[in-house]
Amino acid sequence: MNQSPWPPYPKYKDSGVEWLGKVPEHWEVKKIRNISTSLDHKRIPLNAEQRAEKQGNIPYWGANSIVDYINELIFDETLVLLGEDGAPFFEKDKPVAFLSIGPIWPNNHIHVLRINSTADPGFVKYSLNSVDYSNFVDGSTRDKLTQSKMNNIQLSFPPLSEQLAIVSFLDQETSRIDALISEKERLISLLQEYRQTLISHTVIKGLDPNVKMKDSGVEWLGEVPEHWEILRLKRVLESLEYGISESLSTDGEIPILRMSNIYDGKIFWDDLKFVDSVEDSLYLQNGDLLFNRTNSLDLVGKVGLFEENRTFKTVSFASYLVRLRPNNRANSKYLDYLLNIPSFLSEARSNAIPSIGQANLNPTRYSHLLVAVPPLEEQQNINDLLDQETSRIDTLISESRTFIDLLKEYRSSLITAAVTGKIDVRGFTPLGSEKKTTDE
DNA sequence: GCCGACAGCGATTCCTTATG
DNA sequence: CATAAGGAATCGCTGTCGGC
Repeated sequence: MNQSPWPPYPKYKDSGVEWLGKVPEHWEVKKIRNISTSLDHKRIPLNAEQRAEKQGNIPYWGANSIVDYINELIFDETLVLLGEDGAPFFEKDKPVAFLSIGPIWPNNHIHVLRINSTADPGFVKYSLNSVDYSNFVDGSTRDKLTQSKMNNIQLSFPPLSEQLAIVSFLDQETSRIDALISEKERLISLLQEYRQTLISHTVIKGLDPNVKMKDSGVEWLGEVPEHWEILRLKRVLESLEYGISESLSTDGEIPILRMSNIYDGKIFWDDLKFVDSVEDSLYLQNGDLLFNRTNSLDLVGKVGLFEENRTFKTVSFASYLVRLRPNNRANSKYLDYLLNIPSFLSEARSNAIPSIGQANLNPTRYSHLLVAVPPLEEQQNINDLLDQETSRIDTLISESRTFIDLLKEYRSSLITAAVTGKIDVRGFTPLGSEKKTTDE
């Protein structure tokens, strides 16, 4: 918070408002009602059908974002928009207030404020994104900032010229931070793409780039190393079993893995449900794979690898999952990598029977799909490489995520510090301007 | 203007039917 | 008759509506 290179103001007074704390001596605390006019009564909600008839390029605003574009406007002036219900009031890094300078059509879920001449709309926007809304938002099922509560929100204001200086400082700094954030996000998506490509490529082409290849005769596979076997999945499976089909409860002896516990090839042990007994043959053992036979089409077919777990000695699985137990021709982890690559999944999904909103992938048909299987030792080598590389990539991804979180934190604390006068940015020089701005 | 209610829909769980 | 398979029922979330 106070690692910023910006100094504090010379003198402070108590604002009397908790989230503002002390403010510079010459700043004034004012309520929203005293610096703005509400234009809420002019808002008109349009449902999807009405909007479909009015498609255009004028932003149609909902609670926290532009929801659609239509060909009519209600306002065409500089306004501050502030979420009314459904806005992320308690997520520090997400904005709830926006500056609007062109034509817009807002619906009834975002307040519309015309700021009067004593305040700068940009400054109000930044301030409103720093407010602690816990004393203003109510509603039991959904957060809601009523108009009267909004009008009582207090913000602190320096003289107009100083507001403008703060806004130009924040505009520049936040856009710098945002650029860094999107750079990091782009890096993450590149890493994810690379991770996926690496896995797909390795389980289809192997590790040796000079190995002799052959045509697999299978469309989604293409060419594979000559010494790999092309065979039906079931040839490398010892068994294929449905899970248990009974009601689950929130407590009991034996956790029952469900489709939501499978993600990204792994088992996640959260939100568990239980039963009290399961016949022995349906216990999971180390190296079993679980496959999701029914779900929406873009999730059906996902596979997760079960690995022994210290917390639970016996674990079983629900009927919409099918246990694939590899035989001695295949390594479980290798199959987990293979069965989750996009090209295999889409091949599997094309075999699913779609019904309304869900797809059923028949396990027998699934197990008849053709795969390419390297010798066991090579499977192990592939696993080793993929384990090592994916964990390296995952570390990079999580470091980037942490960095993004830090940037977001910094961004919001910088805004709060500037609009509450904790830092004095009057000496700030905008990029591309030679002279120092001299306000006040 | 405010707030509770609910439609719509994807995701998840449960149950019935077909089949061998 | 048991189990595999498919589909019905329910859950839970989000955005929207409309009555007070």
